[in-house]
Amino acid sequence: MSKEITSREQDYSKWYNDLVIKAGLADYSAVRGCMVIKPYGYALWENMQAALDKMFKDTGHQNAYFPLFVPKSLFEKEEENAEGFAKECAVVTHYRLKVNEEKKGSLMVDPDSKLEEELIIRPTSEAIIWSTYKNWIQSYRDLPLLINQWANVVRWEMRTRLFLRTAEFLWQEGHTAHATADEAIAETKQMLEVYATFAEEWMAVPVVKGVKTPNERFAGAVDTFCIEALMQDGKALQAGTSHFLGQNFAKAFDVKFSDKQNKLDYVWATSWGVSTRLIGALVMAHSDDDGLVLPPKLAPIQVVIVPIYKGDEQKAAIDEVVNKLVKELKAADIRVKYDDSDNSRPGWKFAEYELKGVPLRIGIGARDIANSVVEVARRDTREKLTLPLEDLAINIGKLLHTIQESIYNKAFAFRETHITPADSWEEFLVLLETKGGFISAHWDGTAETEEKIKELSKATIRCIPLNNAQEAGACILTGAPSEQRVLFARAY
RNA sequence: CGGGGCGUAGCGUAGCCCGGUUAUCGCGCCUGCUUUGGGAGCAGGAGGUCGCAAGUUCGAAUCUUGCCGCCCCGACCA
Repeated sequence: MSKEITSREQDYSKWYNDLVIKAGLADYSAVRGCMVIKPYGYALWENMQAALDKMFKDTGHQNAYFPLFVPKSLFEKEEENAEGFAKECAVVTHYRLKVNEEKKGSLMVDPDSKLEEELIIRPTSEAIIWSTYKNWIQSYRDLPLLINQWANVVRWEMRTRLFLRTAEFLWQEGHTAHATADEAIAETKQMLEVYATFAEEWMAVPVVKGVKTPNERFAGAVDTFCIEALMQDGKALQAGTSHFLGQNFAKAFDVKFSDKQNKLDYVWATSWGVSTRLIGALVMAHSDDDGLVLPPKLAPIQVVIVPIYKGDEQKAAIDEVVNKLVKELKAADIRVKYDDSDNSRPGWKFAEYELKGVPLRIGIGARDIANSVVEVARRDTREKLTLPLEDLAINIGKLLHTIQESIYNKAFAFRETHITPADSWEEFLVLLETKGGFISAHWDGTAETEEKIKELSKATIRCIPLNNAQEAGACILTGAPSEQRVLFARAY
């Protein structure tokens, strides 16, 4: 019908775009490279935010908000960071428009409003935050400083994709300051764990935790840890990063504290973030050719109830049963929608909620009421079962739990069968072309080889997994000795 | 920035090569009736600066030139 979705097999990236648009997650906007997040997509983001925010608070963090604009002089203080982002920064140079006298009805930049100093629109907030932390930190008693902010950032990407890479996106960025390196490293790893837990338990997306190579490291970081997810097309997606920043920013912004012995030292820093890109990960990890498949824990609507009736009398009888059921479900903290709109018929609604990835659908008609049952349909497996009205809320709760586990297990099984060892360059290339996924291979540890492999195969080193098994071997490309395998993949 | 594609109603499109009444069709929308267990049927109706601008012409969605925008592929990407 009008909502045909391109199949994954036919064109995976078109399938993705179709889903995002047709399921109502987002829309293209009048601004190149920017998208509108629609209510359904935003509801998904709010659910992610709520879960993450609680995890941040539970680990001792507080939220704050810092400015969108970063004066250029501050931005450039941490040199590596500044250079890393320089190519993708939007810059504000003027603060006023005026009427264009030469062309009626149009405005022009007022040349008299040139700023003394340009303002960078934050691509990330280390600079503005560390210039502030300087004033907040004097003593070890001020540490650790554990702050997170929910914000938008702008990175002027050449090529964009809905949710996966847009010029402006929403994210959270944690910025912490510590008295010791060990403590900062512990924080970095703790937040990586938080992200991994969120991805696996809430999004039902299994991830590999690892360390980035120097090449792939965040500009200005000493170490970048990441979680890497695998999409259904065999491409990897970086789903979150946590950075140990050492004393780089403290030195750049002169942030020192007195320790217990009244000795001055620079503080140790971390930063960590996840973005609306996670929505893209969610879509690509679970969905099928009929639409989204959302994990119950994040789905804006967990259960939709569709009435099937002839005439007002039947409708009234159904309403009575459903209203009671809705109350029970809500009491059990289940997000339920009763769609009794008369605009569309049941069949249309079935397809629509499947497109939107609602985990469970309850169908209820006169026949069911007579038998005190309902029809329950699972989005993930397409199974339909008949359940008694009695104790339905309890059973629905259990089913939602089952679905959450089931889609995780499915994604996990896919991931496990798509980590493939390769021991020769030929094998490496064939695997990339035919199977995709992560390829576990030896690497000689040099940036040159990493670059060369990327150039020849389009695959990058996604990470060196944490607690990686040490194993002597020979580099896949150069044959030079190697102590461990690393994970390669083509990536988003 | 290079290569490709597209721009006609809210969405998807035909017409364009070869200029000529009132711009095609489907979905959606509005009204009414019948319907409702997998994207309903019938009848009636509303909705258009044919991306923008200039040009050629008696006449331009159609031809010419310029511009704008978006999508896809590549280069780029904590």
